Amino acid sequence: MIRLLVVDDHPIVIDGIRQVFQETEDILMMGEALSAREALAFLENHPIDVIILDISLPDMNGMKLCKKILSLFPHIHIIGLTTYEETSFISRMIKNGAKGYLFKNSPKEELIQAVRTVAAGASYLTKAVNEKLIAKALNKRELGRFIPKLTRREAEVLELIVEELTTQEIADRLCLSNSTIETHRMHLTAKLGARNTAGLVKNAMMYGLI
Amino acid sequence: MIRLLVVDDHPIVIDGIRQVFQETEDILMMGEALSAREALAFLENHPIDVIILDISLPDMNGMKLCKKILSLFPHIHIIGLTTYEETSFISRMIKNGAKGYLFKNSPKEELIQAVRTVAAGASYLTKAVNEKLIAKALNKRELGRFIPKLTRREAEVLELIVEELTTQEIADRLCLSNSTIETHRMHLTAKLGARNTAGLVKNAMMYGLI
DNA sequence: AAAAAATCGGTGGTTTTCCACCATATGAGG
DNA sequence: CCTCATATGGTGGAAAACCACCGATTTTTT
Repeated sequence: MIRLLVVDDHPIVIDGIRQVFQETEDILMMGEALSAREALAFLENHPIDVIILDISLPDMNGMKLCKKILSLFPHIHIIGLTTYEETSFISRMIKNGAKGYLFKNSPKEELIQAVRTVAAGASYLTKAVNEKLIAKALNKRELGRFIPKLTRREAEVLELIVEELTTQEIADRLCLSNSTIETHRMHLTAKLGARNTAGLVKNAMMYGLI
Repeated sequence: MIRLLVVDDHPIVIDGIRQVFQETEDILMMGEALSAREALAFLENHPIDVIILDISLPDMNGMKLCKKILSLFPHIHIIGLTTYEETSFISRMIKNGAKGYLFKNSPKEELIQAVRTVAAGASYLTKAVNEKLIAKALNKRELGRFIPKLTRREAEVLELIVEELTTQEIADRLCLSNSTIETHRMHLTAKLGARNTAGLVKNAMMYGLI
């Protein structure tokens, strides 16, 4: 018997999922939570095997909550859940220990199979997620949004920026002038749609460029 | 009907896998290949849905072959296969487009489930692989293994830094002086073991603080 | 072959970050 | 009561980042 908890701030989503698991005999939806606080409170008092966890919650983002839950209850298996648009967080969610990933418009068969797979300790990534991740790895189109294509030099400079080198240090390392690195920097911030170094690094990591 | 090809230079492994799929009705093992060359030749003449691919082959390594096959036959789903020890290649294999990963000593139920899952376009990583990857991810924390504890204000400032606000803008937003934000900034860079804003953002994201 | 992008480089200046070295106040805990 | 961490604030200066506005090759794309 797999004991399931659903965490999502949209009651409609929760209802839909409950509907799905009323038909299954091996999976029992034990409860629901509309916020991170609620979820943590529930887990204090109820043993749970699998959690379906929305990425956007009112009080804490899904990544953080995922990490927190796993630090408190390491045996729990977490499946991330998002709408089709919020894909940039998937890899981070997985990094934080999520074992599965689904979109809110996934067919119910997928939901069931994902819960079963994850409960067995394996991981389950839905087809659409796979495609997104591959697109990312290939530095190609991410449906709706582009992953900026960097040139060799730009990628090189970016890597050194992330390694905390200053413009001057990068110039020395690559035997180029200060101005050249500055130019590349400008192009990078522009391509990644950032305002400054903070955004540059953030977006680079979100795009999986690091 | 799922058409399967097994690529492995050990005939014993191939025989074992054939045994497993003689019992399944929805999966048909169409052929076998003992080398990369053989595999590519086979694929020229036979339509295949799923490949179980050993990582170590005499003429080409599994990673390369995986990439090559996917470039020629993008619709094929590939499951990596290794002995328990060769785990270091898993992430690269996945990066190269493998959808699943199994160990040679996996129980036959896993084999079957993996093929079915992968054929549906989803990805399947066996429990042991998951554990290895997580262990790896945790080992990559070279910057000290404890997550620095931030104060409320620090966390707040950090979030705004990551949102690309400048010190001045943060001060305005929080109705504090410039100097105060600077102090918090210094504390943050120190706590996160960074040299500058780039490192601050990077480490914050690595620690999952964002 | 022409156009576009990438690579390299520069001047000159403004803004932001980084840092040292502080000071005050408050609240929690030994 | 005293210490420690937190939060707040300051001065002043050096270093780095940001930006505009350039020009000149080379490479890639069309």
